[in-house]
Amino acid sequence: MTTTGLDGFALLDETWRTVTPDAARRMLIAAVQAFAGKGYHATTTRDIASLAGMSPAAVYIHYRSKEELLFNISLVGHETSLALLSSIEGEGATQRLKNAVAAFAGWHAEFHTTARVVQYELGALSPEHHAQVAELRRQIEQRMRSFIEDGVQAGVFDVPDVKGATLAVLSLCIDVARWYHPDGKRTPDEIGALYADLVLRMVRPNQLTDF
Amino acid sequence: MTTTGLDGFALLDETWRTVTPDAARRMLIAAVQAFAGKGYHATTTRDIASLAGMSPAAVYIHYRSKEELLFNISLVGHETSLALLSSIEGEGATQRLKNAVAAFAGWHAEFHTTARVVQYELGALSPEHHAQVAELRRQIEQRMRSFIEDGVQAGVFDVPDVKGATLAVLSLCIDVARWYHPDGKRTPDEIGALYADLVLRMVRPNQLTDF
DNA sequence: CTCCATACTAAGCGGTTGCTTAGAGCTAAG
DNA sequence: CTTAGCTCTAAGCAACCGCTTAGTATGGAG
Repeated sequence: MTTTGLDGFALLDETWRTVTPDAARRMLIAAVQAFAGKGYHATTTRDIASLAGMSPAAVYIHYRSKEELLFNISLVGHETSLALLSSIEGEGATQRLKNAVAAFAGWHAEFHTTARVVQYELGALSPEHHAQVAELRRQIEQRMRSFIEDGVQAGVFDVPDVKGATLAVLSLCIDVARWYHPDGKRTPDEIGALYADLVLRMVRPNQLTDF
Repeated sequence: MTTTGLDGFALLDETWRTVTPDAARRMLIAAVQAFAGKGYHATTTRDIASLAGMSPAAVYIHYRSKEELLFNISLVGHETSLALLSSIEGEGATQRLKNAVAAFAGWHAEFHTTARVVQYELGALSPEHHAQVAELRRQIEQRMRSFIEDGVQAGVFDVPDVKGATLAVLSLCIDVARWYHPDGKRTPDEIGALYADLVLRMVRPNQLTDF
């Protein structure tokens, strides 16, 4: 079969539009779909090529190996979600944390296909590529922690264990990629709003003790 | 190499001690370790056999296929965590939810090897086996939801979206299996306590509105 | 002792894997 | 028209996959 499997390409194109030439981008998008659906190891280079509507050998015109395809996806995915957290604005620590959680959780729902590869195929990267991605993950963790720390500093959050809370908030958002399904009852925006509310409840002070 | 890879067998044996004969259990434990470390598809039957200190053909004395090995792990793993949630006791809804989250999150840390296979290799099961496991997952979701519903009914929790909160709590606990590492700073018990505290904060009423 | 069931291994089968090679088709500069 | 360069394909290679087969070692029953 030589289907191009174009369903859902519109959304994926948004993330990968900077990749050229055209055939290299189609190959990347096909790889994202295949890796997300069956996992990296269960996906063959023939799967990717036929999803992109090309012959098996065409993969190697644009990419050195199957792993390099994965690395490209992982790198761009991590850079995108780091950029997302870096662009958060809002009046006050509460509003900023709310926006950050809504955006980060929402991204993992809306781009769950990419997010699944980003979050669950790290182990398939080569040691060098893995190290490069790990540095980006450290920066993402730092961004999220600073949103919480700001609120603690300002006295509007009550968080006994900031590192632990950061871990939990990131974990909560990331796991959206595992369970989210586009046919489910909740839209990505609704999930973002639900999670932002739950996180704000986690960090709010117990108001009786304010006396 | 014919190493038996016995490190960590003590803990795993606790989960799999009912499996007989001895060789079948060693094979299962080897499969858990291999699947958790590299993923189901990246693991070969030769990997499993050599981890168990046997020849490749020995796998098929005790199991029909590689997938049957995975199904056994997945089934016992799900039954174990369902039994865990079914055995929760405590005075009042708050104490019970606290104990449930601590136990469920703690289990995903302590038995992260098994939990990783249970939570991340569902897609490799055959349709029939997947359906069987999905029913257990529905029961697990129901148990956790009832802990939250009890508190809402009793008026000690304030939860606008019970299904959404249940989803988030389960998701939070399950994701522990992804990031937990035994060399990390937190013990499974500490993670259980941290998560129980965070979840209770999520469901506690805003006490100013109690007037 | 013989007999038989069980547990295991050595060898290997057919099929699939990631990747390579040789060359065809197309475009555009000279 | 010629030529060079890029993109892509048909065919296939060596290695490896899940699983099978044929046969050996062991131990208990009669």
